[in-house]
Amino acid sequence: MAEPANRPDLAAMIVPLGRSLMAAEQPILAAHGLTMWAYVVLSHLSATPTRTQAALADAIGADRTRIIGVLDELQQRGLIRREPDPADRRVRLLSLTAAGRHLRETVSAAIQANEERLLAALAPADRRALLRSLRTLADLPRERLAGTD
Amino acid sequence: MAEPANRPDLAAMIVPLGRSLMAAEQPILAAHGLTMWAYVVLSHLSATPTRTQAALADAIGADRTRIIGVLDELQQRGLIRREPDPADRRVRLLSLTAAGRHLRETVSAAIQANEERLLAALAPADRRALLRSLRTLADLPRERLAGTD
DNA sequence: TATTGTTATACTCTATAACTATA
DNA sequence: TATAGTTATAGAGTATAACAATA
Repeated sequence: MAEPANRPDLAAMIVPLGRSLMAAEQPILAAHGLTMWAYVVLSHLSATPTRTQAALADAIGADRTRIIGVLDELQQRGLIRREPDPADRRVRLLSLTAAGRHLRETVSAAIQANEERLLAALAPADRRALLRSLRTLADLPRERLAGTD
Repeated sequence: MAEPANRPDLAAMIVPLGRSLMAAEQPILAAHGLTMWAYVVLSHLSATPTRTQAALADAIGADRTRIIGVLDELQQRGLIRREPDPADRRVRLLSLTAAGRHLRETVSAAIQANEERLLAALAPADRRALLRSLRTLADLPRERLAGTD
């Protein structure tokens, strides 16, 4: 049996921290006319070329009906391309434009600069361990997190 | 100038992780007839005696009108006490009953047992560093997180 | 007049259901 | 018939405004 872990729940530390980080991003995003979802979309397309809108929605944890307005605006602003796939005209191939890639890099740099300010509160070794650990946990398959395995 | 930090945004790792952790808590909470907010209230009252409902709401990041229904049910189930302060009859003094304290401990143990399963994916040193770092970041004053200082 | 708690209302976000077009 | 995308609608969650009691 595990000894009684005398610590706050992991979720109780992580969820409010996530909320605060999101709140800290808000002004940066607003300065570039982006909503949080728009930024998430840009980031995901930047990292992972995605074929269908449904796959994109699933990957970023959004409902597929909800990203449509987001994509509409990103396309209208020339930040993404959304072209019918010649091989299957039902699907819209999604990709970043040069402008979209550039904007995403600019915003990401600003966001990470703010985050660096916070990470400065940690000892360098802890900071590295934190990022490494978060990556490990974030990469766990969802079933493992949910405990359904 | 800081070198380009080649990492995902902190928020992009933490927020989905928090969502997953919350989802993992859901069945445990439901098994004990608790909503997330109810559990948050029990946990906070367990750790920090709180005088007014407004202070409680503020501390847990909820709107003060929103916890009323939560408190109603917790009180009705005999998990918390909510007594008018004799010194100022506007305020309701909040405290856990023995039953409330016990339930909170039971649920917390179950939640942390699941979390231990996840933390097992980390090297022991990383695990310690993660918890230490999260605590440090979670304890930062909100203004520092928000970058308004 | 200001504050605690409460209720009623409006708003935002999100998910569900129904539709169009392709396959 | 099944799937990608879309639109319209309904639902949950949240915040705002107005109120009663007390200070």
